Amino acid sequence: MPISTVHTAPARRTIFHPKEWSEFVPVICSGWAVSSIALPDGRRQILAFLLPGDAVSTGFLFGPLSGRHVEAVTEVTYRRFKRNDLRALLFENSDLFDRISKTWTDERVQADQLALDLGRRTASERIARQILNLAERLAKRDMMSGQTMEFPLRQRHIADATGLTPVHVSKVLGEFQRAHLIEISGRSLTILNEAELRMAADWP
Amino acid sequence: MPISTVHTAPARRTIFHPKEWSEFVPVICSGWAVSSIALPDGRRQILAFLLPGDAVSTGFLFGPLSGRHVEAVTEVTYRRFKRNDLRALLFENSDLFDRISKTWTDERVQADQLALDLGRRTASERIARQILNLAERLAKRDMMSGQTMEFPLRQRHIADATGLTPVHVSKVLGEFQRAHLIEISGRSLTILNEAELRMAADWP
DNA sequence: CGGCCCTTTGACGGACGTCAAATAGCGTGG
DNA sequence: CCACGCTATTTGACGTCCGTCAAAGGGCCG
Repeated sequence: MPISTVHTAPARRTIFHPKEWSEFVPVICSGWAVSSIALPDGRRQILAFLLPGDAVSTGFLFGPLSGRHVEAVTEVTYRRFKRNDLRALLFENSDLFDRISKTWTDERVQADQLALDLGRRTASERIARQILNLAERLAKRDMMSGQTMEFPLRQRHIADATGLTPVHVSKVLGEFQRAHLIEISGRSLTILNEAELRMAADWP
Repeated sequence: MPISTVHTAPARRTIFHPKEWSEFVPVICSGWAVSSIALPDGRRQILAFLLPGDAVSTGFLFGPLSGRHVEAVTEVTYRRFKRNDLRALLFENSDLFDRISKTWTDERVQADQLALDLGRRTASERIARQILNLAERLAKRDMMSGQTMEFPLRQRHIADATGLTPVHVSKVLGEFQRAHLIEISGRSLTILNEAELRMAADWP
């Protein structure tokens, strides 16, 4: 049964259009993508960075979740699962149902934390948290070499994820580097002083 | 089968503790409540105002969603449904399942909008949107008399919902009133100029 | 009546945004 | 391989939105 097809998108290509009514739910296989929502005047909020293995949102299982934009950051390969196929699987297989509902509550917790970050945290905290968050997620996927990660994000991405401007992101990242918390060179980022970075992030 | 019990909480009382691991999911019957998440240092973000008929979150169906605080604004009556009873109902009744999954995607859209508001909108936009949003939800419940609604929220609530300070909320509400967009008196709020208020809110 | 919380107001400060210019990367094509 | 042009990053000066602090009412309940 062909329940999925594989696609490739180059960097910066749109994978899923905000107005698209699709019966497919996309899942990232390789590369980095970004899920966002935008206003007519151009203001944009990134809701999540998508890494290999991530689905856009479990919400996609039940409806098209219009308004969301999904875009490749690096070259990306992804699969498109038919919504109805997945729903059928869900009802046949109660183990799978449990895994999905777990993902669902995790996603809700993430959304709550995002609101808390955007509403109540300072610029430095938000940026430091994004870095630590990505490091943690990459580590789970065996995509960290020591404290170093591939870091394909433009500062514009970080700005849109944290509700800041690219200029201010540049200033904060500059401070972090001058304080030897992190080092960014080329397209990779190294955490030099994890303890201090966690302090800056007000991390648990 | 006793699947729910009714409780009453006076204003300001906690209905659901952030550390509580509960097998119950609360649903508001009357009054206003607030669902929030907080940092150790006291910063707080309100995630939703709960009106009669609202459950705290569909996420509660599948796990305890730790970290959330639910608190009465006015005197509140609510029911506590057993999680397992609800889950059982869900599997027996596929119509109910569809309704719940609809609620889930709605909730996801709300969460996305909250992030967009907090990350990318100005103070005035955020406050105007909260007012319009509440008016719309109250209208669906037949709880508006014309353009006037009961408005039990303290400015502290609005501040925590919009990521602002109570002082700044007071200033913006003052401007709105001097511009005759709204009028607040006692515990009720009237929308005087809906068109202008929608403009201020950058509303669709 | 008295205390407590809420709201309002004003002066001031700071975090972050805007604007602009200089520099550095990076992909493309000659 | 170099030249070119675009986009990203950095930096500084300056502006503004919103926060902080403080004081003065106002409303509500014991």
